Amino acid sequence: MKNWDDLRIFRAMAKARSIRAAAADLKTTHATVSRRIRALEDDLGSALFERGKEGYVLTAFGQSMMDLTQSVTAGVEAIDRLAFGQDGNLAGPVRLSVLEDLYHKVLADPLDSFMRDHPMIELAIETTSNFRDVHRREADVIVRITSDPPEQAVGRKVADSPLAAYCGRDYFRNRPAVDRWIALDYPPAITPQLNARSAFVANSLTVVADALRRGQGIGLLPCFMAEGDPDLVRLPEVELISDKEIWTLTHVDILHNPRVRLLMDHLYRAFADQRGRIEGRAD
Amino acid sequence: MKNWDDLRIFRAMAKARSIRAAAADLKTTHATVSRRIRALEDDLGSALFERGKEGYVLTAFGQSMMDLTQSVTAGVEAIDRLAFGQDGNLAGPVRLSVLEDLYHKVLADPLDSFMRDHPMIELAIETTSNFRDVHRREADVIVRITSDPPEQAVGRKVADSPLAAYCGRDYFRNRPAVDRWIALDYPPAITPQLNARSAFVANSLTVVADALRRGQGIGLLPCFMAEGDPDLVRLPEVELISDKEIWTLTHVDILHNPRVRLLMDHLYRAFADQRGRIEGRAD
DNA sequence: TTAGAACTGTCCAAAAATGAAACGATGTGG
DNA sequence: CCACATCGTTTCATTTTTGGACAGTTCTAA
Repeated sequence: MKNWDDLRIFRAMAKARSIRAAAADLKTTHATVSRRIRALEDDLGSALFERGKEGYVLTAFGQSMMDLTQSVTAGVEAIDRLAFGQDGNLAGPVRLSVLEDLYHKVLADPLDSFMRDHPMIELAIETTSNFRDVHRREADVIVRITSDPPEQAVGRKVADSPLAAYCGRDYFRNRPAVDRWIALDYPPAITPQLNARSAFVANSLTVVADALRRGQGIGLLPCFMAEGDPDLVRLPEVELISDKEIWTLTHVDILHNPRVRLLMDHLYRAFADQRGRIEGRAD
Repeated sequence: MKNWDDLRIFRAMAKARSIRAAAADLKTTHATVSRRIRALEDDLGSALFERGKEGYVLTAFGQSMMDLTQSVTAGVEAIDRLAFGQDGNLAGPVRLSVLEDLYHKVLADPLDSFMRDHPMIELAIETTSNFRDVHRREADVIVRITSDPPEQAVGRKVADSPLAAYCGRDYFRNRPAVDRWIALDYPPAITPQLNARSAFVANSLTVVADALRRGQGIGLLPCFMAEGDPDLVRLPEVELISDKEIWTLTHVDILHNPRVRLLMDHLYRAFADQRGRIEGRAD
């Protein structure tokens, strides 16, 4: 193979299934991707993609190629982790992936102070609704809300994240005989035994919380979302519902990077400080 | 990692331990290698080599890197084999690796006719004294003289390669009471029971054969080297000595490439035709 | 049917990588 | 001690690659 770097382009292309999308992934232009793919096909002597009207689709050969690039990619990722873990510098980048809502409710202030304490660290916060994979080095540190214990990663469980039932303050004062139920479409969908009829469903914690604050009805939220919110009242007759756990994770290869270390420790403290509220125990 | 291709340069560099030697391997210039290595180190953030007076030596980090590049290299090699095996074209390249002496004595004529029969195949013959590894795709087809059965490769044993004792014609006519012994420094060093004293040692079959032809003494040679040579006489009192085997090998991934197929078949026929001579059985 | 969006391929100027040569440092043999 | 060879780095002109713009196509929705 003339140029190993073409495998990087090939993989992006096979995943994105379009030249433009792959180019965006690779932070380059579609012209370049088009040329590199063509060059790779010339080099290998066979077509990797079928140029149909459906866009680019892997040929059988391309599919086999894709399988074989797995070990290449795994190797490169291991190298990236090694290099990052080897980096003993305090100055430099570190990337954190965290759920948007958890960032706003729990981590915004601690991370603000983290950046003040360590101005030479370039913290990149990526808030997502999905979860990133620490193994692929898409992020260095991940705060994950999960029900499964983590597989490949290292780190700690920093809190439980139980659910409780909440409603707006005004709603609580004039509570109807039959409650309006704001359902959180959240796996697994949990419904406590209440005298209520469903009013609406949302898959976003923010949307549910907002509806509750507006007095739309009652609904479940993770405690970290609602505890301490002046506009929300917890229904005393509903017990805490055990749900997921919050883990702070990284990869063993980069655990000794001082920036990762510092960030992990800071996150541990931040969660320890707020654990009562997150777990719905203290006020 | 910004550019996966730098791993290719890194590996060549780590093996060659000198910028110029790596550049020769990579068929580029030392200036480029120097720059690419520096770029890779910048990208990874750590030094890969120690620039001592001894030349370039891997740092501990570089050593770890080298280990991790194994899976990358294995993947790329598998891809190369896949692409080559996939190639159904009759026109194109195929590379054969064969021991220099075996080429001259056994394969020169058959390969000449092979190229005449298939002018669209670009046959690259690489004669070496060492052995190439078919697994690494340094060659597509290998004719190997070995005592171990092959591990990863596929192919056939095409002949035994026993040793016999020879001398020059003139020497045979006026044979001294105590023979002069031309030793072949060939693992394992074999010495038959003869009334002889050692005259000289060479590690090259060609040199031993030449010495024998000049009447320097008697010595062992593989039959393929000596049988049919008008200037050499086989000593009738010395039995054939079983030694190594001759195998024609390729990799399973590229076995179905038509050029490989054709070449393999041609080699099988060539060895079948000359098997008697090679094994010292017929005249 | 047409307007518009999304896509790929191609052209050309700009940017980046490369090879050749010059340079300085180091080691070697006479 | 000097002449000479070897090696890695740097410089500069050249080649190659890239990014942006334009053109042509297909698909969708009005």
